[in-house]
Amino acid sequence: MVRKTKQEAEQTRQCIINAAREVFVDKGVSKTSLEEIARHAGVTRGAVYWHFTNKSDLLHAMRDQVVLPLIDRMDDELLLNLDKEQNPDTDPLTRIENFLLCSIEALSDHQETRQTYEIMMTKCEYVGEFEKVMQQIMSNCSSIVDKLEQAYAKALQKQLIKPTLTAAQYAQDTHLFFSGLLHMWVKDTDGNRYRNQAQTLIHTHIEMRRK
Amino acid sequence: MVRKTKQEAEQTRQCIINAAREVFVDKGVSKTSLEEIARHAGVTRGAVYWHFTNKSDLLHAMRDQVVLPLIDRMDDELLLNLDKEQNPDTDPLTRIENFLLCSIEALSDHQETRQTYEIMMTKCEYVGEFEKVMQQIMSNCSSIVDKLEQAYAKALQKQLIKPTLTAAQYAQDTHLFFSGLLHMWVKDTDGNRYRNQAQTLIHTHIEMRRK
DNA sequence: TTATATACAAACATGCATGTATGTAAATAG
DNA sequence: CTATTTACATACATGCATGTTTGTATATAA
Repeated sequence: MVRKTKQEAEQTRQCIINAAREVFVDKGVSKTSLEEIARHAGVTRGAVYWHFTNKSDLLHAMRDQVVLPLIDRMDDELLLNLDKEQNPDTDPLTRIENFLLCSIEALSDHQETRQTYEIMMTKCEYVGEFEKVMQQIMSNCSSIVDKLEQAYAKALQKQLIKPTLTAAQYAQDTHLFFSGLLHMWVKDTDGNRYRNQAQTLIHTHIEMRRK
Repeated sequence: MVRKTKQEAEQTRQCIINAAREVFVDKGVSKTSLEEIARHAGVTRGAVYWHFTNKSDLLHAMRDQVVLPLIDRMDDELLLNLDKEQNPDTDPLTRIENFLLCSIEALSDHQETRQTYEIMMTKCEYVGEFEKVMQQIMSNCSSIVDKLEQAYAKALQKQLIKPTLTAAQYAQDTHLFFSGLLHMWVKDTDGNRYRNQAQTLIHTHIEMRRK
């Protein structure tokens, strides 16, 4: 019918991704048809197949929109200015705490992020070609642990925490704590058990480490 | 053909569950047909539909076989004899550590348990009627936290840990740590990053708490 | 011993999701 | 200004998974 301009096309592409996210979140990935996504986006399957090769491709695009920017921000929050000793608020433990808080904040503030995480954690199956994504997740985890370790090394150096354990050990423990928190936060759709007290839990976790 | 005795019938039922587990684990729940499960079990879909109303019912049965016994054992390991002061090995922190170790051990030692966890955590979608399962999971988590809290209360009482935090706070943090560890352990199919050092991670987590 | 319920196998009916192929009007390149 | 590509909508072909129904031989109850 009406041939769209490039901008408009990009707009419908984004529209399809948004529609997919909302349908995925309440029907699950495997039980939603592309027809349903298209209808919810106000287009036909033709448009979906034009912009994406299949459902899996669409899912990847959805994930990338949320995960890729997050990885970029990670360095800034955790490591940037880490060695500028002159900065007064350079307390590495506080920096770690802020990193964790910001990540949770991203979930509460941005519906897009929250829904995507919910889909990735409870509404899709990591199988076949999609198993590669889990390798990526594991890889991201490694880099988070690395950065936490650097921050904890500073904390050790400043004698903020007990020297009987290594920075790597603190980092691993914090990462596992945070990983668990993320899963619980996402699953706690009522918000009663974890979402409301996430900040407190994070603060306690860090406080537990201080000498 | 050959009408089976009750025992034989129960045997084929179990056989179907086992077959389902193995097919689920490498194709995911939604992409495996009941036909495939039946074939893998050496029966036809007739048998499957005789023993289970549908795929979801089969999945529930699979889960119950692993989760229900685990919940039973939980009390024994964490709480039993908790108030028998005369028992020499009643160190509550060690008891908590053992509880965590035993849970991980169940995963490494029993393929059935391991596969079921893998399916539940990365190869199925919590959607529609199956969303109730997540409520159950959250509920189980609550009871784990409760029991951890009781153990930590004893630890506080015995002055094994810093009194600046409450038993509930220690319990929540340990639970989140363990929850994260479980997820990582299951996803770490190569075994390099988490499976091999799970014991160490647990020990460190507990050690971090000791005064 | 006979009647009935059991434990399946086999056949049937249906629908829905996927992928591809074709049509088309307008945007854009030259 | 024309040719070609773009951005879809529409139509078509196909298959596969599901649920149900029917058939049947045997275990079991009475």
